[in-house]
Amino acid sequence: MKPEYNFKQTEQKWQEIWEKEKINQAVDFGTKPKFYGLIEFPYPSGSGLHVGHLRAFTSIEIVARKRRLEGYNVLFPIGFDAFGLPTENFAMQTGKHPRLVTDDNIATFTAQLKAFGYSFDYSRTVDTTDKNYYKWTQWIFIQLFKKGLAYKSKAYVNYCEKCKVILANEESQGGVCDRCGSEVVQKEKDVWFLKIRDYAEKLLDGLNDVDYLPRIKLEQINWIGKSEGAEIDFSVGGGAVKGSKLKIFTTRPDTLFGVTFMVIAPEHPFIAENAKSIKNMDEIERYRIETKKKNEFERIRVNKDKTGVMINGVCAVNPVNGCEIPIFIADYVTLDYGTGAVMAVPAHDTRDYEFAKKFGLPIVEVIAGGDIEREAFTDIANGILINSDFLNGLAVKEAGHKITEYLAKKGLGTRRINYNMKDWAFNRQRYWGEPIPIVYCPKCGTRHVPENQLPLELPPLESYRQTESGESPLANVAEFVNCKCPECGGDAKRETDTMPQWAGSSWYFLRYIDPRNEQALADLKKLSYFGPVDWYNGGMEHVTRHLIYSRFWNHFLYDIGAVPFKEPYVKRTAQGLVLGENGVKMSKSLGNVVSPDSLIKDYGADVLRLYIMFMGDYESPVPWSNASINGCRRFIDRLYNLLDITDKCEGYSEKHTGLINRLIKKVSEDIEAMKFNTAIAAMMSFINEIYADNYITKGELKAFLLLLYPFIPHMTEEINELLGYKVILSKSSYPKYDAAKLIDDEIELPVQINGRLKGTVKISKDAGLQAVKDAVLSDPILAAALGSNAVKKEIYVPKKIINFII
RNA sequence: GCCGAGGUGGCGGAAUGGCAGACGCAAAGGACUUAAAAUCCUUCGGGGGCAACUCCGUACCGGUUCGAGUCCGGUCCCCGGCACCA
Repeated sequence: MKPEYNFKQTEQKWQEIWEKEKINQAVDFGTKPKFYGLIEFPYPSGSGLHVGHLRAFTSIEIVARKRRLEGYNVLFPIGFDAFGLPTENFAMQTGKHPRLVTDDNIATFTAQLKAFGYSFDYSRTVDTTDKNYYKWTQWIFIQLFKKGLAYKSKAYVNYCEKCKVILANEESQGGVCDRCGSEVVQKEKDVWFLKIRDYAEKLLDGLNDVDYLPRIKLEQINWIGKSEGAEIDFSVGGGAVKGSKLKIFTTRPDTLFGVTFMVIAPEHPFIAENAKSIKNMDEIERYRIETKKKNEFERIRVNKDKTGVMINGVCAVNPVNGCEIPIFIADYVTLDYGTGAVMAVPAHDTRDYEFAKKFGLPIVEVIAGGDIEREAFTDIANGILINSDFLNGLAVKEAGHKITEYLAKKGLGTRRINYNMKDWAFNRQRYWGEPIPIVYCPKCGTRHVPENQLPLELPPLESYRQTESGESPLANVAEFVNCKCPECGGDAKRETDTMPQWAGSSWYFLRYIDPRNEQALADLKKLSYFGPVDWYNGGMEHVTRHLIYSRFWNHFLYDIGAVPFKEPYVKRTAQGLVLGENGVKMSKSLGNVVSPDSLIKDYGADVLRLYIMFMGDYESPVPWSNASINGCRRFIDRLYNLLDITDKCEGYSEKHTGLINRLIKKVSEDIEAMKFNTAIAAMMSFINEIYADNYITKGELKAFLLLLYPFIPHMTEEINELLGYKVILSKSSYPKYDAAKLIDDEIELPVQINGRLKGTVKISKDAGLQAVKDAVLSDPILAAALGSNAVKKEIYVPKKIINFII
């Protein structure tokens, strides 16, 4: 008789055994092949683990456990991305130091993760707020600074007045603050930028060498936004400063003969340079003020009416035909893309077309094939050049090459590539972040903190509020701000801003490989052994931020020789969102958040792990359903009860051989393809068939346990022990299937007549056509359906189907 | 507007061009029980028929094929990303 199953005791028992046996620990320079599986480390919030975390973590947890059984030296680490606003806000409200808040939250998270039986290597845990960790985050910043990839510049930034913090474009999408949801305004500020744009081409190229989900690659390509074209100089006529030029960027140099006006961004320096010649400065100034009032979001809103002001007193000259054209300022051209100036070709660009119509400007057709009375003709695949002098008769693409060559020869323009991606705004006016290791010396200028003085530690604070002017709380700490210049030793001041939350997460996967190294961010030999990450899973929401940033840093670290591989992640997948029971995104305000704490008390870790993987297609969003968990609980009960019908035979029974071989193949392949739901469904079917036969051999059960082990490790270990096996599953080998035994000798073949299903016949798996026909004719119903009609054609696909055409 | 992924029972979802709805949930009926829970058995896309059966059915219209949820052309609708990007 088997003992009653107490999930609470049993799960704890096995968690202790695994810890004692160190089954989760990766071995530096182990002799087995290595596998590095990674999940996005969590932000340790005060509310604890979320069911979304479970979905994100359990997939790689399953893969990691499977890989260990397959004989790999598995690195499956965990850590905490612990700098950030919520902790700082909590500290502000309660007066409790963020360090203590963070420690508490990490302790809570760790206990929860362990309760789920996740096989993380806890001996390698990293915490981005640990000074021994952020020392290296600062070190990386200094390397970027030394290479000229970190620079300070005045810029209009996205600023949240409520949070009093500069936001990156990624944190203010849609013109709304990522954190508090209030509207973002434009503010001129000193901003530290990282030149991620310099790495745009490497980031694009690198995508050819990695195995990311296609939609992930596409989002990154889209985000980087490469476009090829030309920069062309237009000389300026009228009263403009002599020799003054306007440089434009265009992807359509072929349309140069169709240019009828020019548009520059309202902030374009050309206006100040030519202020004396401009006759309607007042009007222009009014428009500029108007534009500045609008935030970025309003300004780029599509389908908005075109507005603008013509600049009186100056004009531009088309370099190929000498035509003088008017220059406008308009807010549909922005200073931060291309050159902040465009040549307008209304006949072949929808925006220019709208603008020309509104301002009554001429429209010159230079590509035949459209109806420019009605709309701009933008089809570049089928157009032929007209009204374009030496380009006439050419296709768009050829014309583009020819004109670019021509301009280059005459010194009027060059081939040029532009990227949509902006440089990364890298400072925040916050306390709970990595201090930027920079010193301002009145004599020597901007200098970095010497590397041997790292870490530059966060000083203790009395208040976490920003200064009245919105400066970082660190600006209030005289002992921190005032320092000596590392170069001349004179009085100097420190940078008081801190790094954004994305900093620490941009290299954490490297630190896991060598988490306690004091000489380097990680040892090169260890990096070569464990790196790069073989499989990284996380959320789609991080594809254009964290994933791009960390690839950028890794490429940079590779370039300076600190890391031995270019691309940090060999493979990247993403889980779908877990929605609330009502089918909408979980949020506190909607009250549809599901907390794992009470669930684990009611059902145990195994049931929840199983359900979270069974609930739907892994990559799609799926609503949570409390009721559906019952199905997984019943499955687990039925699994345990198999002990009652298990015989002593160590092999497979004849009847179950095909069944178990098929199951091994199915489950193993489904895990690799992240089709966890169908893997579990197949195991449920298996158990249903076993109960129908009312017996299972010990050997069959053992194989079944090994297949289930990555999903529900606790109960499977327990059953394995009850069966009398001395070796724990965690130290066993993954079962293999025999390809010759996948198909049973006798199969049911569907029979169609004129493409309609009429029934099935039982035949041998390699039956010939005649044998199948005999079987069909000996079945009275099928024979009757076939009747005396002449069979015109038979389509027989062995093992699949037979179709009679009559 | 551009790019991408989808649309299948009451619900979550399965189906290398080959038995649509696997697996699970919910629901209904039955067994066990003094009773309930748990468990087990049965039914479970729609219409018609006493029945054996039969017709319809994977957003919509059309096509290819012996055979289409799956492939092709068009339409509609949802979701995700990018967006006056020159």
